Amino acid sequence: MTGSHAVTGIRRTAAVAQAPNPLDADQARALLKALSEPIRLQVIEVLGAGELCVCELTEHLGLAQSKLSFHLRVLKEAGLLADRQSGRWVYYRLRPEAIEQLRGWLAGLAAHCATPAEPCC
Amino acid sequence: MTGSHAVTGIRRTAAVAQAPNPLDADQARALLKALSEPIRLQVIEVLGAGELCVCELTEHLGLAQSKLSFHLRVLKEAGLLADRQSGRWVYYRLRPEAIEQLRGWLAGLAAHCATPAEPCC
DNA sequence: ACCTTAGATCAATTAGGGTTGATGGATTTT
DNA sequence: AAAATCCATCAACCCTAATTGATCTAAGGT
Repeated sequence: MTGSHAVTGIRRTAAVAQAPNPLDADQARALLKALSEPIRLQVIEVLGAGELCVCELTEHLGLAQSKLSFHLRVLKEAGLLADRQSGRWVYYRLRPEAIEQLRGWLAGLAAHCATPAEPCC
Repeated sequence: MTGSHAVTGIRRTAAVAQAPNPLDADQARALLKALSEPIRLQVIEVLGAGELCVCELTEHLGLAQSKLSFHLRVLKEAGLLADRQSGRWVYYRLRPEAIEQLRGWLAGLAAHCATPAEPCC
């Protein structure tokens, strides 16, 4: 869950996008990847409207608990979600900073892309 | 290649993000997915500096021709790249509109995500 | 006409991620 | 303290996507 043995996790995927501002390409890619899955994108959209606990999400999306849990983990490890435990429930919420960082990174991409190629070879 | 039998393609993946402005979730996801692959992201970054022909890209990135071609296709079908043929070379360039559309869509996500959950169940 | 080069495509294989169902730890309820 | 509920995790399976090497077409060069 979120407390005590949370760090037992086998793979140390290193929380991405927890850092302050400028993303590197790899962090950006991690965010893009996390967002590129239909279920995960739905989760993000739903949580865009406000925090929810897992059981509510499960209903809203009509998903197997195990499946949802898997995707929540991916999103959390990518830095897109934060969670808090309260009693036996776990509430997830969107981390808008992560989205904002990604947007910032994307903004830098198209900088000089209008430069035409010089006739190659 | 790009001309004549270009439409022979088996899968009609439907060019995404060619449309003017507001992306739907599915188009956004297609863009995110196309961008979420390391090689493709490199291609995007390189082309961010300006148009290039395939052979130049191949060198810059040190990739097998076939592999690069595969990823270029994916990016093009997602609407992130445009190409033009000149003689026997094909030049690819970034479509900044696509990036811009994606950024726009992302901007709408975090709207009210600060709303805390009402104690569930 | 023939040869060469740029690049797309195809078939076969491999690798990466997602799904499923079962299990186990936490916290509450009775 | 026993039973129930919330949720994370694990192992086995499955499926989609990426890699590889060969082949094909288009365009130029000789």
